[in-house]
Amino acid sequence: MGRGKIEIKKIENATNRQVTYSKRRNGLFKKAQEPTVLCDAKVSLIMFSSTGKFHEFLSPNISTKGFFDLYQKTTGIDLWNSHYERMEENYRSLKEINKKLRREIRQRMGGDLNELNIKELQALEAKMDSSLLAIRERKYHVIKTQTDKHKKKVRNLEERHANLVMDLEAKLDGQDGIVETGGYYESTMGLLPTGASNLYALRLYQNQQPPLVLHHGTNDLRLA
Amino acid sequence: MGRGKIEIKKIENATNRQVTYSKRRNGLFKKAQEPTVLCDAKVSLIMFSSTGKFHEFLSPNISTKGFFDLYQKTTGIDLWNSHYERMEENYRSLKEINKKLRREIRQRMGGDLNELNIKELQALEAKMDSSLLAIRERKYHVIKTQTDKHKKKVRNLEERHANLVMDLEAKLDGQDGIVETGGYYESTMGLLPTGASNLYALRLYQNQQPPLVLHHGTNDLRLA
DNA sequence: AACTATTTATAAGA
DNA sequence: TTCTTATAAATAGTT
Repeated sequence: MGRGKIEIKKIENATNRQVTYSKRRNGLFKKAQEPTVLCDAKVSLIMFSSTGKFHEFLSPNISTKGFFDLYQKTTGIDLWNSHYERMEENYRSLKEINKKLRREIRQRMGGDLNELNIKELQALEAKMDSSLLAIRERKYHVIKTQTDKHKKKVRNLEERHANLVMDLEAKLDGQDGIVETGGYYESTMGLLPTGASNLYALRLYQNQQPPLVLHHGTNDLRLA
Repeated sequence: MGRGKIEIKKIENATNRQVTYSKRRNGLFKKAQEPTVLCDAKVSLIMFSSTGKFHEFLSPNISTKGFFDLYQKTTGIDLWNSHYERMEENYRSLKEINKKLRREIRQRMGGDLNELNIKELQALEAKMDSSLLAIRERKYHVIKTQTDKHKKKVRNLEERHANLVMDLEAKLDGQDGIVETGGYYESTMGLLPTGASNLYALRLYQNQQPPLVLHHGTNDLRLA
């Protein structure tokens, strides 16, 4: 319908194609609208151009959502319901599991016990007992590991102190009178097991880590 | 476009309306298909007649679902996504909570302890300890309640036995020689604390419940 | 965007 | 429904 007949195949000239799209779109929309009046029909027409531009015609008095609900109801074709329903199913089962987990925790915390009979209570008690044992063992293991690690650190520290003290004493022997802190140095002697002063301990660990506070005679290390 | 020009308003004659609908539908579908070839466009055309009959045209190489995903992406119009996404969000968070609950249970069961430091282990131990206490208390309570209940039952039973025995003895005194089981009756005397025989106990509880087996000297009732 | 020759769609009738 | 056909409507190529 035009000056010449055209073959129905892709129009290669892009401008031409765009013009034809625009003209035909208008014609199509007009032709889509007319049956809604003439024949009381419901029509949904959606178009995307090759450049991605979107145009839509929809019968009056119906929403796109309503139209698609109708579509699904009529065709039985399922656009997303199966996915949606599977998800809802998963959600429900997850919720159920969650409820059970919470209940188990509550019972393990000593709540909700009224529902249990003696056998169940005894079983729970036994489980808790063995769990507690495992936790205690793990706790002692961790404490032991930490303590050993710190003991080693302390030994290393003490060694370095001892070396420093020896170096210092050697220097003091050679250059008498130069060191002014001698008095303080002497007054703090003996507070640490090796006899090294806190002053040097502090200097040694400045900008590294706070000095350790040791409680001799126990393995208990107070950790920050 | 026909033998005569028509006004665009509802066709009152139903047959006529149906015919027009059918003709125009064909024309519309043809016109909807052409741009998909000529202009490389994507087209979705869905029609419902006034009688609810459904017809659809969809561009080749795209599904209805794909078309609507494109529709929503392009328009930003949300047919069901907000509901869907909210659900997905809930689902994810529930899954996360579930994971944490499982982890807590595992730890309370004595597993997954490597991730915990001493403080956490000590806290867990304390919690478990107090929980265990609660469970034990509950267990003892249940046992006590059960035992008391059964003790009461037993007392009642014994009382009824005693009355029966008294009745029987009264009858035996009055009608000597009628009762044939006398020997057996006497031979089992003394096995129950009241002196009532097992025979009577069994008869009394037939079709009601199995007789109780008592372990004197302990509160431990073996429950089925 | 408008024009218009021509094709295409379709209303009415069969 | 489908076919026919006169006629209305759409539009291809042009301006």
